[in-house]
Amino acid sequence: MDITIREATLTVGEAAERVGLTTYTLRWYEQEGLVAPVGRDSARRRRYTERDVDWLFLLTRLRRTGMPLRDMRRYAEMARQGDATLAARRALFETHRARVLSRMAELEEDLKVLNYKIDNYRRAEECR
Amino acid sequence: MDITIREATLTVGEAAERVGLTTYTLRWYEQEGLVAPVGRDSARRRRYTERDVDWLFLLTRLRRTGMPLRDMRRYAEMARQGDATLAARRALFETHRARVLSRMAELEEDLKVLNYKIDNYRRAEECR
DNA sequence: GGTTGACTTCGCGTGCACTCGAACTGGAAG
DNA sequence: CTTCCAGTTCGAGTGCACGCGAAGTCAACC
Repeated sequence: MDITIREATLTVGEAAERVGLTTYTLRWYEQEGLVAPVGRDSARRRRYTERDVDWLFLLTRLRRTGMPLRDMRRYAEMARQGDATLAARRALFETHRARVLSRMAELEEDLKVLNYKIDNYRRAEECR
Repeated sequence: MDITIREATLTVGEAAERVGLTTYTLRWYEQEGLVAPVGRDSARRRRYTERDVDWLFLLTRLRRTGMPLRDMRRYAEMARQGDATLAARRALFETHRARVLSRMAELEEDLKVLNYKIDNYRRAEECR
């Protein structure tokens, strides 16, 4: 068995590639407190662990669901405070989930409008 | 039967209220070419017809589904050109619908992440 | 006939989320 | 040792979609 514990650390560029953000954004997220200060190597270059990448991935999902950076920062702060904030973090996610669900409902409605318009155009094209 | 053809025209304020946009936005949309120049009354004040309101409503749906104003402008231009652009307009809607559908699929995925996190928090809260 | 209030145009300001340029540094390859 | 590249900090710039204040106009009401 060769279970190496060696933390495969990544550079900004590699981490950015992995999570689909730019290096600019990664540094900026850190500066904005969305990410805890990332470890550095001997040359003060950032080295991202798998845990860092997982965290960043979560951030991209929150972002994609429309969570403002302001809320992501609050969440990050809570996460840094440990288990005492578990309930609060869950509440934040539940609130956010509700928003996502109503967003999805909106999209369903909007989709109906699109379908209706497409049908209309199709008919109008036929009757020319 | 009392089918009145009288066009119930609305002021900016009323139209804004109806479609859920501000008066600022309504004027700005017009300036940006998203809306054909709106009719005016004797005092040069805008008067919105039901057709104008319907159009604005459609714009809000396109907007809400994430269509950039740039595309909405292109669409508005085509609409002003009449039947010759019917097919192009349909194509535009079909492309957009595809985007909306994949956006919805994304949200479904993101929802899974949220649910997973909420479950985890719930478990962590129990095992304290 | 004065006040009120919603309208007009114009252009500058705001918030958000990046995005980039400049000037520099440090390790690795040839 | 030079070249090269990916990294560093800092602050300024960008794109989008509005939001708003100022100064003026106009119809309606008291």
